Amino acid sequence: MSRLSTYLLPTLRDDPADAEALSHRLMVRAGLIRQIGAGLWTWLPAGNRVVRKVERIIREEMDAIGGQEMLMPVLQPAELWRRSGRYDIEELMKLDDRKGAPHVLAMTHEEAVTYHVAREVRSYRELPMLLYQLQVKERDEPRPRAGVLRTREFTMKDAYSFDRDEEGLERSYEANRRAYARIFDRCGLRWYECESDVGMMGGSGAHEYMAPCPAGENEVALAPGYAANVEVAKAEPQPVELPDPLPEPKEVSTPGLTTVEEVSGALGVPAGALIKALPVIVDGRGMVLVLVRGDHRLNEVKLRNALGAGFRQATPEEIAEEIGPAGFIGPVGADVPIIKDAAITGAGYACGANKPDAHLIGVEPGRDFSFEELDVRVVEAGDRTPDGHEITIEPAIEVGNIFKLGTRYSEPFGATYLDEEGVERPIVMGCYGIGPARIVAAAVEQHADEKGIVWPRALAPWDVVVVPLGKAGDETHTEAERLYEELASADVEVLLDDRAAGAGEKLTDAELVGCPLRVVIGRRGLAEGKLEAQERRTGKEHEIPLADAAQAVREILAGIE
RNA sequence: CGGGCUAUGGCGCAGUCUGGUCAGCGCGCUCGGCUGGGGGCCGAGAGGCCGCAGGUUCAAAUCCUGCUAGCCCGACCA
Repeated sequence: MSRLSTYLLPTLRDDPADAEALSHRLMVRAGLIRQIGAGLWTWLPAGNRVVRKVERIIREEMDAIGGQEMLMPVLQPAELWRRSGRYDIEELMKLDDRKGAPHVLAMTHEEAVTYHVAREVRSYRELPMLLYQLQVKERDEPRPRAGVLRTREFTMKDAYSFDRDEEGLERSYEANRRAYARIFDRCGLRWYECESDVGMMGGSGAHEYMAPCPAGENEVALAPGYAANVEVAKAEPQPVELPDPLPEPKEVSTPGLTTVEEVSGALGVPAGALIKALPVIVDGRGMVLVLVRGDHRLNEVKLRNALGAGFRQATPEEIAEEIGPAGFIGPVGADVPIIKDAAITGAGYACGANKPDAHLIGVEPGRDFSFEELDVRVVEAGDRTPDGHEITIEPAIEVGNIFKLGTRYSEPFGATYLDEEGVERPIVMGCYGIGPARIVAAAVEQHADEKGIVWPRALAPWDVVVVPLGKAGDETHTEAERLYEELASADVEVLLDDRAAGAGEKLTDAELVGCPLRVVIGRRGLAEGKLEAQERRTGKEHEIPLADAAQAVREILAGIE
């Protein structure tokens, strides 16, 4: 029963002072969520209804591809995480029980699920298998932010596939991709499946599901037929006009000019005609000089993946010792390995001369220095895909990800099976995550207008809000009560605003909360035997007969997505 | 973890620089009445160890020290 007079739906007239992101502001104002600590949020009843709708869609689609729902504990013995080598992750919440035994609060459930499968599954006949759960995850985030977008505790749908071999994994992976497409479509999101970084965990492939919206923390490079996280995006660079080449590099005086802007300005060349030299210290390998075009930025994820090792920026002291004065570093004459970004092509570049207050012009890679060529730059808006489409870059929320784990967990946990020949083999795994809270936030961001939330029908806390405008006990309330009962008994999800509040307050709240259809019952309409229904998204108004109101409402709803 | 900001009734804020007539405003809430199609009006109320702990002072929301919590930017994000 959803009667607003006694329902915990605390709407706010003003934005909360500490909220910036649109979804954060609206979800708090519409009474969906409240904060209890940094990155710790309570779903109030209306918000909980929305989350449950998302979860239901997820369950239906996971079940449809053969997923088996289970539930694993959040509190786990540290031993499991020691075995996988993940115990030392900083974000992992650690605690001891009363006996002093170390435990963790799980941030995902690879360890737990693999532990079980290792003990219970023995034969190729039992595979493939897809297990999933909707369970809380705990992460000691360094910086929770934007309401429900990045929290320390959140529910995740995490699924794990178990296959005999890579081919099987491929099939499982594809099945999950199809399920994800249906899930995000049904939730009414605008979304992209992106190539993503496989991260330090290795693995043979990964996709992220990105919902573009202003509050997004990730950046996605988009073009017709192309979508990739900028962390891994590749593209054709925009051309740059290089000065005429010289037969050999020539030193020019650039006193005190250390930035790309200063040097390109002084030389009268575009920033892209400079070579930016970035000295880094690679784990176990010492200093390497990385070169990118002056108008480009180094992509640290790409570089790390290309190196197969971590790295850090060199300190000015290290740079001075190995190459020259920071601010005037260049590849010519530098006695360290050089990695040149693939966007540096042609000749006539300017770069640091490795001595104070001097740069070189007319530099030509290959002729003037040797290098290893890699793609290590950040793709920029305006770059093009290989088939010539211009790339745009949009912020996006990561609402899901899928990942080919391989045997990363099955090996340490001894999750093996016997194949047809009786040979013991490691099970090949994949994992598949979705954050329902992020779906909700993304839906709010993507569909809101200046009046408030505009829910996609599939996520709306209620389909209809019935709003009597008169005072309690008058005919607008009796008619509203009657319609409410009729709709409820016809399984329409309906909210009745039976509060003793003014018309303005009720109408404003209805818009803020954003149910797809609002039915207003006022004396004016009742006099003519009519009610007014208005669609939230389009603002389209319907006059409906009082006599047949419930049926009319259901017909209008049928046309709303 | 670096940088910035904030903490005063349920919410949004003023007051802090310049210590004392400083416990204030708007909204909300309670009671009574009016109004009843866009947060309306009148009247009467309730509600606060001014984030916490020390210190300075005759006197601290206000000055000093320490701490805690939250927000934003960055780093990080298996």
